[in-house]
Amino acid sequence: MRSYRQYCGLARALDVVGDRWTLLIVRELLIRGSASYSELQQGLPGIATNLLADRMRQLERAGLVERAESQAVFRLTSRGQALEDVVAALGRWASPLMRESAGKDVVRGHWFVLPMRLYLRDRTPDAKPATIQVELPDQAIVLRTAGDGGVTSNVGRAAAPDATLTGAATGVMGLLSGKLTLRQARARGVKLTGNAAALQRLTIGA
Amino acid sequence: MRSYRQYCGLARALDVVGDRWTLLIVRELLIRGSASYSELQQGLPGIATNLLADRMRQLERAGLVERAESQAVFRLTSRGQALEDVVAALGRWASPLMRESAGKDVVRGHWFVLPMRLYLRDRTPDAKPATIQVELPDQAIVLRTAGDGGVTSNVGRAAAPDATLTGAATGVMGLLSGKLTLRQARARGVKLTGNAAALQRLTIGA
DNA sequence: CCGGATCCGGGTTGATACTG
DNA sequence: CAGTATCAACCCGGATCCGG
Repeated sequence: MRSYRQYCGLARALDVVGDRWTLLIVRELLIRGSASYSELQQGLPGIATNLLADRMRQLERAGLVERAESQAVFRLTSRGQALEDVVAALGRWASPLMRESAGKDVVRGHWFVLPMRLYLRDRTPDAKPATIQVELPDQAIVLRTAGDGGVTSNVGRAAAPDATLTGAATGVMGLLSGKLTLRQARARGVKLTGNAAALQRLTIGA
Repeated sequence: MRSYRQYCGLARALDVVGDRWTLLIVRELLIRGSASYSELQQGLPGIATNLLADRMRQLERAGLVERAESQAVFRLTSRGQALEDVVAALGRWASPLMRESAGKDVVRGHWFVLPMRLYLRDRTPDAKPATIQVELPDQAIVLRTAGDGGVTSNVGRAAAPDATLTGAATGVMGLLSGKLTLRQARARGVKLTGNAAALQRLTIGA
């Protein structure tokens, strides 16, 4: 993108991350930690391959992204990770927009990792840490109580989760957010195995 | 802009505010409260007139901007004002980028209103409220202690300020942020009249 | 002068085909 | 798998024009 050429923080930030697709690429790396070119493409339905290549070059030059040891794998630098606050602010602002259902929009299970990170809280941080495995149709996610009242959220599978939640994203998210009871969630095809108490520790926070 | 068509909060937020110029228009309205078409043009050097008209229509349709009684004046709706958190997050992230000086970038005094709002704190919130008039070369700004430890910042002039600070943006900002002493700021052309104690209440906060 | 609308050249994006 | 090459369509910036 052309620079705005304004001595203003917002304008300079947008000079770096204001291009189409750029913040969505950052989202993918925030979710996954690191990702290969084709993993990025998978998580960014609709992006043209030349644009992805372009953007990765720009992000690398800007110092937000670097290549991991395995060269063909990208990851955020600390400067890039600092964008999590920006992505979180946009995500919070967007939450009213998510009440309108997916409609024809593409859905990818791993996109729910960031909202979970942002909104889930642990009611009993002093209790023994708990791990919950979430199995969405196309993605496995691990939730872990962090000990400080927060909950970490990442793609992947845990060795011995305290509980496992299986189902479609809307049902699982409804249950986790407290908008659905376990009974209602089950009616929407959500299955819970393991220790239900681990689930009840979780709540929606600021 | 074309929609990303992704059921993801970030993507839906960017569908609304991800267009070029859109967030800078929001910045202008956050700073000024309300503004006419030509005031917006003045605060957005480089924007093409057709783009500004386009963007204002989009923002109005999206419910972020409305016209004031005087029809020809725009202002943010509450939904639009809620973007202040997003703009603040981007501004914080950009602060390392502002260490590189303006160079050939355009500077407008009123752009400093938002950083002041974001960073300035009142050391003695229980003392009697204080008002400081800032006179930048092209813009007058009023700082007022808010009573809760914060400081409000707006364009305009106060009736009877406790102190007045006159000079170039860099010098004034350096003094307010504590990076320059009064002595150093004076050497850079900053002039202080009135009660210097009002100034010493201010400090840089989180 | 204000608040735009219109037109045009150039740059960016998106879709697809292709390559080491 | 990880991109490059190509090309049409679209968007942006700048200039000009116009009605109140």
